[in-house]
Parts: sequence; structure tokens; C-alpha cells
Amino acid sequence: MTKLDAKSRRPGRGMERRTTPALARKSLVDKAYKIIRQRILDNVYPAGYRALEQDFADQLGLSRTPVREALLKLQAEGLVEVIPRHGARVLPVSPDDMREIYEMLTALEPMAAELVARKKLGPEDLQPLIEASRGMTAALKADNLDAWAESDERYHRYLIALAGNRLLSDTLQGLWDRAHRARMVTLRLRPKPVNSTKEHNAIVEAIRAGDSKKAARLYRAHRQRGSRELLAILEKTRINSL
Amino acid sequence: MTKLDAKSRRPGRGMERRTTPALARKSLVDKAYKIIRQRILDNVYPAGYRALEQDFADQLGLSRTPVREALLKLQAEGLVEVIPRHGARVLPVSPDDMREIYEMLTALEPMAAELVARKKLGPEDLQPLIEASRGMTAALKADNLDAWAESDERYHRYLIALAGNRLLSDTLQGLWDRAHRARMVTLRLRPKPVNSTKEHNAIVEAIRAGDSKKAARLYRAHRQRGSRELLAILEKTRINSL
DNA sequence: CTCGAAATTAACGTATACATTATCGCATCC
DNA sequence: GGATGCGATAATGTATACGTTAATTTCGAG
Repeated sequence: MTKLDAKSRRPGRGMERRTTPALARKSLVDKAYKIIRQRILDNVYPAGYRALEQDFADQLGLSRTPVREALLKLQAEGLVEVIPRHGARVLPVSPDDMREIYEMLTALEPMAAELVARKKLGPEDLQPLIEASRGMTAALKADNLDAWAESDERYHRYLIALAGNRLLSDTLQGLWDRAHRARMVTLRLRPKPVNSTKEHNAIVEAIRAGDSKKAARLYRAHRQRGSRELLAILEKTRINSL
Repeated sequence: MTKLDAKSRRPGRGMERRTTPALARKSLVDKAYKIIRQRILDNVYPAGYRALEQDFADQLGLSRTPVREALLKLQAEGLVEVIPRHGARVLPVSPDDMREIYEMLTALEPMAAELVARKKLGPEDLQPLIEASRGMTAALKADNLDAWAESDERYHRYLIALAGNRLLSDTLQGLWDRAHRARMVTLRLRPKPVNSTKEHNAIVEAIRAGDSKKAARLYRAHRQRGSRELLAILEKTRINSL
């Protein structure tokens, strides 16, 4: 008989970025995927940027095949749109898209917080979360918005990783990626994230106390407030695509 | 060199297709995708089924290229796993996978119900939902489990379509697909879905009344009960892969 | 007979070739 | 002047070719 491979789970989508950024490339598809994705997130390819498969291939020094597969993957993640005979286009994020994304986040992140709280983790597991939280407070005090955003992302990534649900955390990471540019832009268009920082602290506290209902409730309120704020800014500034 | 052009809408010609028309598609990738996906859902390719890219290509009378792309898409959706040099394998759904999926559903479906209720839709929009609900009641009375499951699926598809959030409904549909086989198997291993049917009715009622909080609460309770039941059955019957 | 290294095989990842088809320029027609 | 149909062009979708490398088999040593 054969070995019924019991635990041969391969990473689905999303979690591969944890390793060394540029070195651990084993497939050209992956190389193309990572580079293009990073360029989108860094706004090197801004929203609306459009290029043909061949153009991307030339830029990366590859043939069309791996580039094409990478673009399809990015399309599945909602970062680009492949339009036959018009190339691939970096998808702008409209206010309506942001609404949809934030509705998803409003449902999923409280669930993540709830699951983490329910696990009654010890301080050693919660340490990174606490540190990220402190990082936000420190960055706020130092008036360093970029550092604040960085800590915010770190906080978020730790939290969803602790939920013990790979599907959930991959989904959430994808949503964050899509909203990344919008967050960066609005970061300086809104009041200093004092409330946000406080709320993060309160959520960590609820998690540490193992109060899953409270953690979920706080997170939901947090996300809803953030959502309202963001959408209001997009509305006010008449930004209709990011 | 490509430019960032702003001209993506063309007057006069065919309109944008946001959705994939059911059948009139001529891409071989799409053909491969649909056929393979359907065979997985119908258990023609049961969990664990494994075949090489070339095998699928031969079965469908295509070359490897479109088949490969289709398999990658199915992998992104979590239906198959592509293992280099071992072909693509229909992913079994473990109890742990079901837990992850149901945790997602528990977060997302109440949100969908809440959004629908908030829209205060008129009877004409809610009609399909009401009919699906009646279909469940009727099927239950006729002791026809397959018809019941069909109405159940219809109910959910309508509900998520009404939420006005494409991202949410696509995500939910993907989750339902992944859990499809497990639902079919456990359908006959559990008590008749009397409670489930009642709960669906109550949810429609809350939606009709425009009580979004209640709709969300009822749905969450509904999903949690269903989840507990399903997982208990998987545990009890020692089913560890579907 | 068992183990392990080298040779062999085969599947994949990538590149390239080819056929199809939408698009765009351009000449024509009103 | 503006619309319209036609053909050249270009980009894609698909097929095929090819090199790499993991899996498997072979074969010899202990």
C-alpha cells in the first residue's frame, strides 16, 4: 500500500511572504508575482497602471508564461484586472470597493479577536501583540505616522495569525492588501489616530483577560468607527479612486 | 512604454461583463475550469482523486496550458491542491477545515443578513427568499432531503446576492462550494432539519421587518448550531476527510 | 537480503511558436 | 464633415517544445 499522506498541507495563498524577501525564489511565477505585487503596494504601479503581458515580461526579463500566471493570481486576489487585448490593469479602489472591503473586515476581524481571546493564551504568545500595541502608542507620541501605520499592520498580522484559522487569516491579509493604498493616502488626511490606538490597547486587554465577547465587541466598534471615518474622508475629498 | 491612460470606457460597443455568463463561453480555460469544478462538486472526482496535468488534458481533449490555468484557479479556491510532480489532487475536507470554514461563515453570513435587513427591501425583492424558505418547509414535509438541500442552497444564494456586496457574496459562495460535499454526506447522518427550517423562516421574518440586529443574531445562532451539529457528526462518525 | 548511490525516467516549469480575433487606421461613401 | 466597412496589426489564448529536477529504479557493496 501507499502512504496516505496525512499532513501534506501546502500553503494556499498569502502566507509565503514571511520568508526572505528576494532570496528564496524558486519559481519564476513566484518571482513575478512578488515583484508585481510589491510594486502595486508601493505605488510603483499606481492604480490604473496598465501594461501588456509582454511588457511585464520584458520588465522582469521573463517570458510571458510565468508572468501570465502571476497576473492571474493577482487578479484572483483583486489587485489587478486582466482585460483581454488591453493588458493587465492595476485596479483602482473605489469608495464602493472600500465599503465592501470594510464590511468584510467588520465581520471577520471581530471573529478573529474572539477566537484569539477564547484560546486564553499566555503572556508569551501575546507579547508580540502587546509590543505592536506599544509601538503604536510610541509612534503616536513621536508623531510618526508611518511608524504608526507600520505598527498597526504588525498588530493586525499578529492578531490574525493567533486566531488559529489559516483560511481566516489569509482572507484578512488579502483584504488588507487591497485596502493598503487607501489607508496610506488617508493616513494624513484624518485626525491623529488617538482613538484607534486606545482601542487597540483595550482590545489586547480584553484578549488577555480572555473575554472573547468583549474583544469581539470592541473590535467591531473599532472597525466600524474606522470604516465610517475612512469613507467620510473619501466622500469629503471626493476621492473616487485610489 | 505604456502609459497610464484614463480611457477605459468605450461608448457604443458591447457592455462590460462583470459576471461570467453561464454557458456561452469559448475560452478553453473556462471550459476546463467549469467541467473539473462540477466533477468535484458532483463527486465524480472524489476527495483525494489525483491526476497529472496531462491526464486532465487528455480527459478533456485539451493541451496542458488551459488545464493548468484552470487547476491553478481551482487551487486558489481551495478545491484542489497542485503538488509538483504528483499532479493535482482534489482536496479532502478535514474536520479542521470544516471548522475553519464554519468560523468564516459564522462571521460573514450574519453580516450578509444584517446588510439585507438594513436595506428595507420590499416584498418583491424578498419574494425569492420567501419562496426558497417555503421550499424548505415543503421538502421537509415531503421528507425529500435532496429537495430540502436544494432549497437551502437557493435560500443562501439569494440572501447573499441581496446583501449588495459582491466581494462578500463571492467569498461566501466559495466557502459553500468547499463545504458542499460535507453537507451532502452529513445530510442523512443527522436529524431532520426541522430546527434549521424554522430558523430560516425566522430570519426571513426579521429581514422583512427590517430588524437588522435581530436578523444578524438569529443567523449567527443558526450557523453556530449548524456548525456544532456538523462537527459533532464528523467527530462521532470518525469521518476525518470528505 | 538490505542499503545507498548513481542512472534513468517523467512531470513540471518555462520558453517559444502558432492560430485566432479584437482593435485601429484608413480609404470610401454619403 | 462624419460615418462605415475593410484590412493590417497586435495581443491574446492555446499548443508544443525543451531543459530542469524530483521521483524511481537499478545495481553494486556490505
